[in-house]
Amino acid sequence: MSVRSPQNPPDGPARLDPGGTANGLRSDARENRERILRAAREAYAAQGIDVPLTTIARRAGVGIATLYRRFPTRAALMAEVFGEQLAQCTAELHKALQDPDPWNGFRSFVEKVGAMQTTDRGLTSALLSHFPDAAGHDHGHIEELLARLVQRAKDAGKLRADFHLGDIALVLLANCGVIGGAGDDAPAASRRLVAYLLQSFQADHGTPLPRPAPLELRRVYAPSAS
Amino acid sequence: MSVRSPQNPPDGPARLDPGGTANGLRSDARENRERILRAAREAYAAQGIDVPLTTIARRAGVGIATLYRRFPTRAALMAEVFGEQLAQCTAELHKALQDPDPWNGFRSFVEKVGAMQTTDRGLTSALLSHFPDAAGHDHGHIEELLARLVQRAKDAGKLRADFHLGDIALVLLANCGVIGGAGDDAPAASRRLVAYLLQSFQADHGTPLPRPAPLELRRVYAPSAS
DNA sequence: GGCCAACCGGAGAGCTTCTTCCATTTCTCC
DNA sequence: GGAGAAATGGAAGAAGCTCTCCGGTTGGCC
Repeated sequence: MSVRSPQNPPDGPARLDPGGTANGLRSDARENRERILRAAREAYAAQGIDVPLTTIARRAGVGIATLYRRFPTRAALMAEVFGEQLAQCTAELHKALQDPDPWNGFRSFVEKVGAMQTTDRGLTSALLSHFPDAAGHDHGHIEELLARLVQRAKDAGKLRADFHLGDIALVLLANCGVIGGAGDDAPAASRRLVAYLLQSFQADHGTPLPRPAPLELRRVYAPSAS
Repeated sequence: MSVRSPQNPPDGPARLDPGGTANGLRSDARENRERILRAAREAYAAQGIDVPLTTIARRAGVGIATLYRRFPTRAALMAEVFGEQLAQCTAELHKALQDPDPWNGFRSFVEKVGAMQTTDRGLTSALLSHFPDAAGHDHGHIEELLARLVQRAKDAGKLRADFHLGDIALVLLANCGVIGGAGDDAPAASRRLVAYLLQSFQADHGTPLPRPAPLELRRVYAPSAS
Protein backbone atom coordinates (compact mmCIF):
# COMPACT_ATOMS: atom_id res chain seq x y z
CA MET A 1 0.00 0.00 0.00
CA SER A 2 2.64 2.50 1.06
CA VAL A 3 0.06 5.23 1.11
CA ARG A 4 1.78 7.06 3.83
CA SER A 5 3.20 10.33 2.66
CA PRO A 6 6.90 9.82 3.16
CA GLN A 7 7.82 13.39 3.96
CA ASN A 8 5.70 15.03 6.53
CA PRO A 9 5.87 18.81 6.40
CA PRO A 10 8.24 19.55 9.26
CA ASP A 11 6.14 22.33 10.63
CA GLY A 12 2.72 21.12 9.67
CA PRO A 13 0.64 21.73 12.75
CA ALA A 14 -2.19 19.53 11.62
CA ARG A 15 -1.44 15.90 12.41
CA LEU A 16 -2.24 14.15 9.19
CA ASP A 17 -1.49 10.49 8.98
CA PRO A 18 -4.92 9.20 8.13
CA GLY A 19 -3.64 5.65 8.50
CA GLY A 20 -3.02 6.65 12.05
CA THR A 21 0.34 5.42 13.17
CA ALA A 22 3.41 5.96 11.08
CA ASN A 23 4.16 9.65 11.31
CA GLY A 24 5.56 11.50 14.21
CA LEU A 25 7.94 8.64 14.83
CA ARG A 26 11.61 9.08 15.21
CA SER A 27 13.53 8.04 12.14
CA ASP A 28 14.85 4.84 13.64
CA ALA A 29 11.41 3.90 14.85
CA ARG A 30 9.89 4.50 11.47
CA GLU A 31 12.57 2.39 9.89
CA ASN A 32 11.90 -0.45 12.29
CA ARG A 33 8.22 -0.20 11.68
CA GLU A 34 8.75 -0.77 8.00
CA ARG A 35 11.03 -3.67 8.70
CA ILE A 36 8.40 -5.28 10.90
CA LEU A 37 5.73 -4.89 8.27
CA ARG A 38 7.96 -6.39 5.63
CA ALA A 39 8.86 -9.31 7.87
CA ALA A 40 5.24 -9.87 8.81
CA ARG A 41 4.17 -9.89 5.21
CA GLU A 42 6.78 -12.48 4.35
CA ALA A 43 6.05 -14.59 7.40
CA TYR A 44 2.31 -14.60 6.81
CA ALA A 45 2.81 -15.54 3.19
CA ALA A 46 5.12 -18.37 4.08
CA GLN A 47 3.53 -19.78 7.20
CA GLY A 48 0.01 -18.46 7.39
CA ILE A 49 -1.50 -16.22 9.99
CA ASP A 50 -0.58 -18.35 12.97
CA VAL A 51 3.07 -17.49 12.81
CA PRO A 52 4.37 -16.52 16.26
CA LEU A 53 5.10 -12.87 16.82
CA THR A 54 8.58 -13.70 18.02
CA THR A 55 9.29 -15.14 14.60
CA ILE A 56 8.23 -11.95 12.92
CA ALA A 57 10.33 -9.88 15.29
CA ARG A 58 13.39 -12.01 14.76
CA ARG A 59 12.88 -11.91 11.02
CA ALA A 60 12.65 -8.15 11.17
CA GLY A 61 15.79 -7.96 13.25
CA VAL A 62 14.10 -6.14 16.11
CA GLY A 63 13.23 -7.10 19.63
CA ILE A 64 9.84 -8.43 20.48
CA ALA A 65 9.17 -5.37 22.59
CA THR A 66 9.62 -3.15 19.58
CA LEU A 67 7.04 -5.06 17.68
CA TYR A 68 4.61 -4.78 20.55
CA ARG A 69 5.26 -1.10 20.98
CA ARG A 70 4.44 -0.47 17.36
CA PHE A 71 1.53 -2.90 17.07
CA PRO A 72 -0.11 -3.40 20.44
CA THR A 73 -2.21 -6.32 19.30
CA ARG A 74 -1.83 -9.05 16.80
CA ALA A 75 -4.85 -7.72 14.99
CA ALA A 76 -3.26 -4.30 14.60
CA LEU A 77 -0.33 -5.79 12.77
CA MET A 78 -2.52 -7.96 10.61
CA ALA A 79 -4.72 -5.04 9.78
CA GLU A 80 -1.74 -3.13 8.49
CA VAL A 81 -0.27 -6.00 6.52
CA PHE A 82 -3.51 -7.15 5.04
CA GLY A 83 -4.43 -3.66 4.07
CA GLU A 84 -1.68 -3.95 1.52
CA GLN A 85 -2.99 -7.26 0.29
CA LEU A 86 -6.45 -5.87 -0.06
CA ALA A 87 -5.07 -3.05 -2.13
CA GLN A 88 -3.52 -5.60 -4.42
CA CYS A 89 -6.84 -7.36 -4.76
CA THR A 90 -8.58 -4.13 -5.46
CA ALA A 91 -6.14 -3.51 -8.25
CA GLU A 92 -6.92 -6.89 -9.73
CA LEU A 93 -10.57 -6.15 -9.43
CA HIS A 94 -10.24 -2.92 -11.34
CA LYS A 95 -8.31 -4.70 -14.01
CA ALA A 96 -11.00 -7.34 -14.28
CA LEU A 97 -13.71 -4.73 -14.58
CA GLN A 98 -11.90 -3.22 -17.50
CA ASP A 99 -11.90 -6.44 -19.45
CA PRO A 100 -14.19 -5.94 -22.44
CA ASP A 101 -15.50 -9.48 -22.00
CA PRO A 102 -17.43 -9.59 -18.72
CA TRP A 103 -17.16 -13.32 -18.28
CA ASN A 104 -13.49 -13.28 -19.07
CA GLY A 105 -12.97 -10.54 -16.52
CA PHE A 106 -14.82 -12.54 -13.90
CA ARG A 107 -13.05 -15.76 -14.73
CA SER A 108 -9.59 -14.26 -14.77
CA PHE A 109 -10.21 -12.48 -11.51
CA VAL A 110 -11.22 -15.67 -9.74
CA GLU A 111 -8.26 -17.47 -11.22
CA LYS A 112 -5.93 -14.68 -10.28
CA VAL A 113 -7.08 -14.49 -6.69
CA GLY A 114 -6.93 -18.26 -6.44
CA ALA A 115 -3.34 -18.18 -7.59
CA MET A 116 -2.56 -15.38 -5.16
CA GLN A 117 -3.89 -17.53 -2.36
CA THR A 118 -1.44 -20.22 -3.31
CA THR A 119 1.42 -17.78 -3.01
CA ASP A 120 0.27 -16.03 0.09
CA ARG A 121 -1.29 -18.04 2.82
CA GLY A 122 -2.44 -14.95 4.62
CA LEU A 123 -4.50 -13.62 1.76
CA THR A 124 -7.57 -15.62 2.54
CA SER A 125 -7.66 -14.14 5.98
CA ALA A 126 -7.15 -10.73 4.49
CA LEU A 127 -10.15 -11.13 2.26
CA LEU A 128 -12.42 -12.84 4.71
CA SER A 129 -11.57 -10.88 7.76
CA HIS A 130 -12.65 -7.49 8.74
CA PHE A 131 -10.22 -5.55 10.80
CA PRO A 132 -11.96 -2.75 12.58
CA ASP A 133 -8.88 -0.61 12.57
CA ALA A 134 -7.74 -1.30 9.05
CA ALA A 135 -8.25 2.29 8.19
CA GLY A 136 -7.88 3.40 4.67
CA HIS A 137 -8.72 0.14 2.98
CA ASP A 138 -12.31 -0.48 3.18
CA HIS A 139 -13.80 -3.79 2.50
CA GLY A 140 -17.01 -2.20 1.43
CA HIS A 141 -15.29 -0.88 -1.62
CA ILE A 142 -14.01 -4.30 -2.60
CA GLU A 143 -17.38 -5.80 -2.05
CA GLU A 144 -19.01 -3.20 -4.21
CA LEU A 145 -16.53 -3.73 -7.03
CA LEU A 146 -17.04 -7.43 -6.72
CA ALA A 147 -20.78 -7.04 -6.95
CA ARG A 148 -20.31 -5.05 -10.12
CA LEU A 149 -18.05 -7.68 -11.59
CA VAL A 150 -20.59 -10.36 -10.81
CA GLN A 151 -23.53 -8.40 -12.09
CA ARG A 152 -21.75 -7.53 -15.28
CA ALA A 153 -21.05 -11.19 -15.98
CA LYS A 154 -24.63 -12.10 -15.21
CA ASP A 155 -25.98 -9.38 -17.46
CA ALA A 156 -23.83 -10.73 -20.25
CA GLY A 157 -25.60 -14.04 -19.77
CA LYS A 158 -22.40 -15.88 -19.03
CA LEU A 159 -22.59 -16.18 -15.26
CA ARG A 160 -25.47 -18.18 -13.88
CA ALA A 161 -28.27 -16.07 -12.51
CA ASP A 162 -28.38 -17.81 -9.16
CA PHE A 163 -24.75 -17.07 -8.47
CA HIS A 164 -24.48 -15.42 -5.11
CA LEU A 165 -21.88 -12.96 -3.98
CA GLY A 166 -21.17 -15.28 -1.07
CA ASP A 167 -20.08 -17.88 -3.57
CA ILE A 168 -16.91 -15.88 -3.96
CA ALA A 169 -16.19 -16.49 -0.31
CA LEU A 170 -16.99 -20.11 -0.98
CA VAL A 171 -14.27 -20.25 -3.60
CA LEU A 172 -11.79 -18.58 -1.31
CA LEU A 173 -12.48 -20.90 1.58
CA ALA A 174 -12.52 -24.00 -0.54
CA ASN A 175 -9.29 -23.01 -2.17
CA CYS A 176 -7.79 -22.26 1.20
CA GLY A 177 -8.61 -25.78 2.33
CA VAL A 178 -7.07 -27.29 -0.76
CA ILE A 179 -3.93 -25.25 -0.45
CA GLY A 180 -3.58 -26.08 3.20
CA GLY A 181 -3.96 -29.77 2.66
CA ALA A 182 -2.35 -30.47 -0.65
CA GLY A 183 1.22 -29.80 0.34
CA ASP A 184 3.50 -29.49 -2.65
CA ASP A 185 0.68 -30.15 -5.03
CA ALA A 186 -1.13 -27.07 -3.88
CA PRO A 187 -0.70 -25.01 -7.05
CA ALA A 188 -1.97 -27.75 -9.34
CA ALA A 189 -4.73 -28.76 -6.99
CA SER A 190 -5.84 -25.18 -6.57
CA ARG A 191 -5.93 -24.58 -10.31
CA ARG A 192 -8.04 -27.64 -10.81
CA LEU A 193 -10.49 -26.74 -8.10
CA VAL A 194 -10.92 -23.27 -9.49
CA ALA A 195 -11.40 -24.66 -12.97
CA TYR A 196 -14.09 -27.03 -11.74
CA LEU A 197 -15.89 -24.29 -9.92
CA LEU A 198 -15.71 -21.84 -12.77
CA GLN A 199 -17.33 -24.40 -15.02
CA SER A 200 -20.23 -24.66 -12.64
CA PHE A 201 -20.52 -20.93 -12.44
CA GLN A 202 -21.23 -20.65 -16.12
CA ALA A 203 -24.77 -19.90 -17.08
CA ASP A 204 -25.46 -22.94 -19.21
CA HIS A 205 -25.74 -25.28 -16.27
CA GLY A 206 -29.39 -25.45 -15.55
CA THR A 207 -29.35 -27.69 -12.53
CA PRO A 208 -30.69 -25.82 -9.54
CA LEU A 209 -28.52 -25.33 -6.50
CA PRO A 210 -29.06 -25.55 -2.78
CA ARG A 211 -29.85 -22.22 -1.25
CA PRO A 212 -26.80 -20.01 -0.99
CA ALA A 213 -25.03 -19.87 2.31
CA PRO A 214 -25.33 -16.42 3.82
CA LEU A 215 -21.57 -16.17 3.79
CA GLU A 216 -20.29 -12.69 4.02
CA LEU A 217 -17.04 -11.72 2.51
CA ARG A 218 -16.66 -9.54 5.49
CA ARG A 219 -16.19 -11.48 8.63
CA VAL A 220 -15.22 -10.33 12.05
CA TYR A 221 -11.76 -11.40 12.99
CA ALA A 222 -12.02 -13.43 16.14
CA PRO A 223 -8.58 -14.40 17.41
CA SER A 224 -9.95 -16.98 19.78
CA ALA A 225 -12.00 -18.82 17.24
CA SER A 226 -9.90 -20.82 14.89
CA MET B 1 10.32 -43.70 24.05
CA SER B 2 10.50 -46.12 26.91
CA VAL B 3 7.78 -48.44 25.83
CA ARG B 4 7.82 -50.82 28.70
CA SER B 5 5.78 -53.53 27.11
CA PRO B 6 2.80 -53.53 29.42
CA GLN B 7 1.02 -56.62 28.34
CA ASN B 8 3.44 -59.41 28.07
CA PRO B 9 1.57 -62.67 28.04
CA PRO B 10 3.09 -64.99 30.60
CA ASP B 11 2.88 -67.85 28.22
CA GLY B 12 0.09 -67.00 25.80
CA PRO B 13 0.97 -68.74 22.60
CA ALA B 14 -1.21 -67.22 19.93
CA ARG B 15 -1.23 -63.45 19.95
CA LEU B 16 -4.61 -62.58 18.54
CA ASP B 17 -5.79 -59.02 18.71
CA PRO B 18 -5.67 -58.10 15.04
CA GLY B 19 -6.48 -54.52 15.95
CA GLY B 20 -3.30 -54.67 17.90
CA THR B 21 -3.85 -53.38 21.38
CA ALA B 22 -7.09 -54.07 23.13
CA ASN B 23 -6.77 -57.65 24.29
CA GLY B 24 -4.71 -58.89 27.14
CA LEU B 25 -5.63 -55.86 29.17
CA ARG B 26 -6.99 -55.99 32.62
CA SER B 27 -10.71 -55.39 32.71
CA ASP B 28 -10.45 -51.92 34.16
CA ALA B 29 -7.84 -51.00 31.62
CA ARG B 30 -9.97 -52.22 28.76
CA GLU B 31 -12.91 -50.24 30.09
CA ASN B 32 -10.81 -47.09 30.31
CA ARG B 33 -9.50 -47.65 26.85
CA GLU B 34 -13.01 -47.63 25.49
CA ARG B 35 -13.83 -44.51 27.45
CA ILE B 36 -10.82 -42.75 26.00
CA LEU B 37 -11.75 -43.71 22.47
CA ARG B 38 -15.28 -42.50 22.96
CA ALA B 39 -14.11 -39.22 24.44
CA ALA B 40 -11.59 -38.73 21.66
CA ARG B 41 -14.18 -39.36 19.01
CA GLU B 42 -16.50 -36.80 20.53
CA ALA B 43 -13.75 -34.27 21.05
CA TYR B 44 -12.43 -34.59 17.53
CA ALA B 45 -15.89 -34.23 16.10
CA ALA B 46 -16.60 -31.17 18.15
CA GLN B 47 -13.29 -29.35 18.10
CA GLY B 48 -11.22 -30.85 15.33
CA ILE B 49 -8.00 -32.75 15.60
CA ASP B 50 -6.14 -30.08 17.51
CA VAL B 51 -7.97 -30.73 20.73
CA PRO B 52 -5.51 -31.05 23.63
CA LEU B 53 -4.93 -34.51 24.99
CA THR B 54 -5.72 -33.34 28.48
CA THR B 55 -9.18 -32.41 27.29
CA ILE B 56 -9.74 -35.88 25.98
CA ALA B 57 -8.48 -37.41 29.19
CA ARG B 58 -10.70 -35.23 31.33
CA ARG B 59 -13.65 -35.95 29.10
CA ALA B 60 -12.98 -39.65 29.47
CA GLY B 61 -12.70 -39.32 33.22
CA VAL B 62 -9.19 -40.73 33.33
CA GLY B 63 -5.82 -39.27 34.14
CA ILE B 64 -3.56 -38.04 31.43
CA ALA B 65 -1.08 -40.77 32.24
CA THR B 66 -3.66 -43.40 31.47
CA LEU B 67 -4.24 -41.95 28.08
CA TYR B 68 -0.54 -41.90 27.36
CA ARG B 69 -0.06 -45.45 28.57
CA ARG B 70 -2.74 -46.69 26.22
CA PHE B 71 -1.82 -44.49 23.28
CA PRO B 72 1.84 -43.55 23.39
CA THR B 73 1.55 -40.97 20.64
CA ARG B 74 -1.12 -38.69 19.43
CA ALA B 75 -1.03 -40.50 16.13
CA ALA B 76 -1.76 -43.82 17.80
CA LEU B 77 -4.95 -42.46 19.27
CA MET B 78 -6.01 -40.84 16.06
CA ALA B 79 -5.31 -44.02 14.17
CA GLU B 80 -7.67 -45.89 16.40
CA VAL B 81 -10.41 -43.30 16.35
CA PHE B 82 -10.22 -42.66 12.67
CA GLY B 83 -10.22 -46.34 11.95
CA GLU B 84 -13.81 -46.29 13.09
CA GLN B 85 -14.60 -43.35 10.89
CA LEU B 86 -13.05 -45.07 7.94
CA ALA B 87 -15.22 -48.07 8.61
CA GLN B 88 -18.23 -45.80 8.46
CA CYS B 89 -17.07 -44.42 5.15
CA THR B 90 -16.49 -47.86 3.82
CA ALA B 91 -20.05 -48.72 4.68
CA GLU B 92 -21.28 -45.69 2.78
CA LEU B 93 -19.13 -46.70 -0.12
CA HIS B 94 -20.64 -50.15 -0.24
CA LYS B 95 -24.06 -48.66 -0.13
CA ALA B 96 -23.21 -46.36 -3.01
CA LEU B 97 -21.89 -49.22 -5.08
CA GLN B 98 -25.17 -51.00 -4.69
CA ASP B 99 -27.15 -48.15 -6.13
CA PRO B 100 -28.53 -49.32 -9.45
CA ASP B 101 -27.85 -45.90 -10.93
CA PRO B 102 -24.06 -45.43 -11.02
CA TRP B 103 -24.18 -41.68 -11.17
CA ASN B 104 -26.68 -41.50 -8.39
CA GLY B 105 -24.46 -43.73 -6.29
CA PHE B 106 -21.49 -41.53 -6.94
CA ARG B 107 -23.36 -38.34 -6.32
CA SER B 108 -25.00 -39.50 -3.13
CA PHE B 109 -21.70 -40.78 -1.79
CA VAL B 110 -19.98 -37.47 -2.34
CA GLU B 111 -22.90 -35.65 -0.77
CA LYS B 112 -22.97 -38.02 2.14
CA VAL B 113 -19.29 -37.73 2.90
CA GLY B 114 -19.51 -33.99 2.54
CA ALA B 115 -22.27 -33.93 5.09
CA MET B 116 -20.31 -36.20 7.37
CA GLN B 117 -17.43 -33.77 7.24
CA THR B 118 -19.74 -31.06 8.46
CA THR B 119 -20.70 -33.14 11.45
CA ASP B 120 -17.28 -34.46 12.25
CA ARG B 121 -14.36 -32.18 11.93
CA GLY B 122 -11.93 -35.04 12.26
CA LEU B 123 -13.23 -36.98 9.32
CA THR B 124 -11.21 -35.15 6.73
CA SER B 125 -8.05 -36.06 8.54
CA ALA B 126 -9.27 -39.61 8.78
CA LEU B 127 -9.71 -39.83 5.08
CA LEU B 128 -6.65 -37.95 4.01
CA SER B 129 -4.25 -39.30 6.52
CA HIS B 130 -2.51 -42.54 6.54
CA PHE B 131 -1.74 -43.90 9.93
CA PRO B 132 0.93 -46.50 9.67
CA ASP B 133 -0.38 -48.37 12.65
CA ALA B 134 -4.05 -48.14 11.86
CA ALA B 135 -4.17 -51.85 11.57
CA GLY B 136 -7.37 -53.48 10.52
CA HIS B 137 -8.77 -50.62 8.54
CA ASP B 138 -6.88 -50.32 5.41
CA HIS B 139 -7.03 -47.35 3.22
CA GLY B 140 -6.17 -49.42 0.21
CA HIS B 141 -9.55 -51.04 0.41
CA ILE B 142 -11.35 -47.74 0.49
CA GLU B 143 -9.34 -46.48 -2.38
CA GLU B 144 -10.15 -49.53 -4.41
CA LEU B 145 -13.86 -49.24 -3.73
CA LEU B 146 -13.70 -45.59 -4.59
CA ALA B 147 -11.99 -46.38 -7.85
CA ARG B 148 -14.77 -48.79 -8.66
CA LEU B 149 -17.41 -46.23 -7.84
CA VAL B 150 -15.73 -43.71 -10.08
CA GLN B 151 -15.18 -46.11 -12.93
CA ARG B 152 -18.74 -47.30 -12.78
CA ALA B 153 -20.03 -43.75 -13.08
CA LYS B 154 -17.66 -43.07 -15.93
CA ASP B 155 -18.70 -46.22 -17.77
CA ALA B 156 -22.29 -45.15 -17.48
CA GLY B 157 -21.31 -41.99 -19.28
CA LYS B 158 -22.41 -39.76 -16.47
CA LEU B 159 -19.11 -38.88 -14.85
CA ARG B 160 -16.67 -36.94 -17.00
CA ALA B 161 -13.89 -39.07 -18.39
CA ASP B 162 -11.12 -36.83 -17.15
CA PHE B 163 -12.25 -37.11 -13.58
CA HIS B 164 -9.34 -38.17 -11.49
CA LEU B 165 -9.42 -40.17 -8.30
CA GLY B 166 -7.50 -37.37 -6.66
CA ASP B 167 -10.43 -35.11 -7.34
CA ILE B 168 -12.16 -36.85 -4.48
CA ALA B 169 -9.43 -35.60 -2.21
CA LEU B 170 -9.94 -32.22 -3.79
CA VAL B 171 -13.56 -32.24 -2.74
CA LEU B 172 -12.68 -33.29 0.77
CA LEU B 173 -10.04 -30.62 1.21
CA ALA B 174 -12.15 -27.91 -0.34
CA ASN B 175 -15.08 -28.84 1.82
CA CYS B 176 -12.86 -28.90 4.84
CA GLY B 177 -11.78 -25.35 4.13
CA VAL B 178 -15.36 -24.20 3.72
CA ILE B 179 -16.48 -25.88 6.90
CA GLY B 180 -13.58 -24.46 8.84
CA GLY B 181 -14.20 -20.93 7.64
CA ALA B 182 -17.92 -20.64 7.33
CA GLY B 183 -18.80 -20.82 10.99
CA ASP B 184 -22.47 -21.38 11.58
CA ASP B 185 -23.18 -21.37 7.90
CA ALA B 186 -21.00 -24.40 7.37
CA PRO B 187 -23.76 -26.87 6.54
CA ALA B 188 -25.35 -24.66 3.92
CA ALA B 189 -22.03 -23.55 2.51
CA SER B 190 -20.79 -27.09 2.31
CA ARG B 191 -23.91 -28.28 0.54
CA ARG B 192 -23.58 -25.54 -2.00
CA LEU B 193 -19.95 -26.24 -2.66
CA VAL B 194 -20.61 -29.91 -3.16
CA ALA B 195 -23.48 -29.14 -5.46
CA TYR B 196 -21.32 -26.86 -7.56
CA LEU B 197 -18.59 -29.43 -7.82
CA LEU B 198 -20.92 -32.27 -8.64
CA GLN B 199 -22.28 -30.28 -11.52
CA SER B 200 -18.80 -29.91 -12.91
CA PHE B 201 -18.15 -33.56 -12.49
CA GLN B 202 -20.96 -34.49 -14.81
CA ALA B 203 -19.94 -35.72 -18.22
CA ASP B 204 -21.72 -33.12 -20.28
CA HIS B 205 -19.28 -30.39 -19.46
CA GLY B 206 -16.85 -30.44 -22.28
CA THR B 207 -14.47 -27.73 -21.16
CA PRO B 208 -11.05 -29.21 -20.60
CA LEU B 209 -9.46 -29.01 -17.17
CA PRO B 210 -6.00 -28.24 -15.90
CA ARG B 211 -3.97 -31.36 -15.32
CA PRO B 212 -5.07 -33.21 -12.22
CA ALA B 213 -3.08 -32.66 -9.08
CA PRO B 214 -1.32 -35.84 -8.07
CA LEU B 215 -3.20 -35.73 -4.82
CA GLU B 216 -3.33 -39.00 -3.07
CA LEU B 217 -6.15 -39.88 -0.83
CA ARG B 218 -3.58 -41.47 1.30
CA ARG B 219 -1.29 -39.02 2.87
CA VAL B 220 1.31 -39.42 5.51
CA TYR B 221 0.25 -37.93 8.77
CA ALA B 222 2.85 -35.39 9.75
CA PRO B 223 2.15 -33.96 13.18
CA SER B 224 4.58 -31.11 12.72
CA ALA B 225 3.08 -29.88 9.49
CA SER B 226 -0.18 -28.20 10.01
C1' DG C 1 28.85 18.95 22.25
C1' DG C 2 25.25 17.84 25.39
C1' DC C 3 20.55 16.98 27.07
C1' DC C 4 16.50 14.17 27.24
C1' DA C 5 12.53 12.12 25.56
C1' DA C 6 11.84 8.52 22.57
C1' DC C 7 13.35 4.23 21.55
C1' DC C 8 15.56 -0.21 22.02
C1' DG C 9 16.30 -5.28 23.26
C1' DG C 10 16.09 -8.86 26.37
C1' DA C 11 14.67 -10.94 30.69
C1' DG C 12 11.01 -12.99 32.72
C1' DA C 13 6.17 -13.79 34.41
C1' DG C 14 2.12 -16.21 33.03
C1' DC C 15 -0.22 -19.44 30.30
C1' DT C 16 -1.07 -23.71 27.60
C1' DT C 17 0.20 -28.14 26.07
C1' DC C 18 3.11 -32.30 25.85
C1' DT C 19 5.35 -35.90 28.20
C1' DT C 20 7.42 -38.56 32.03
C1' DC C 21 7.80 -40.28 36.69
C1' DC C 22 6.31 -42.48 40.82
C1' DA C 23 3.69 -43.48 45.01
C1' DT C 24 -0.71 -45.47 45.55
C1' DT C 25 -4.74 -48.23 44.30
C1' DT C 26 -7.04 -52.07 41.98
C1' DC C 27 -7.65 -56.31 39.76
C1' DT C 28 -6.63 -61.25 39.17
C1' DC C 29 -5.22 -65.56 40.39
C1' DC C 30 -4.30 -68.95 43.86
C1' DG D 1 -8.31 -63.15 51.61
C1' DG D 2 -3.72 -62.20 50.32
C1' DA D 3 0.34 -61.46 47.14
C1' DG D 4 1.95 -59.16 43.44
C1' DA D 5 1.64 -57.55 38.82
C1' DA D 6 -1.02 -54.20 36.36
C1' DA D 7 -3.02 -49.97 36.24
C1' DT D 8 -4.00 -45.41 38.01
C1' DG D 9 -3.85 -40.22 38.72
C1' DG D 10 -1.62 -36.23 39.47
C1' DA D 11 2.64 -33.68 40.06
C1' DA D 12 6.32 -31.88 37.74
C1' DG D 13 9.62 -30.89 34.02
C1' DA D 14 10.13 -29.19 29.34
C1' DA D 15 8.89 -26.40 25.61
C1' DG D 16 6.58 -22.72 23.03
C1' DC D 17 4.03 -18.51 22.87
C1' DT D 18 2.15 -13.97 24.53
C1' DC D 19 2.82 -9.84 26.70
C1' DT D 20 5.16 -6.48 30.16
C1' DC D 21 8.71 -4.28 32.62
C1' DC D 22 13.02 -2.00 32.91
C1' DG D 23 17.85 -0.57 32.42
C1' DG D 24 20.55 0.97 28.73
C1' DT D 25 20.97 3.47 24.08
C1' DT D 26 20.26 6.93 20.47
C1' DG D 27 18.34 10.43 17.44
C1' DG D 28 17.00 15.26 17.27
C1' DC D 29 17.20 19.77 18.90
C1' DC D 30 19.51 23.55 21.52
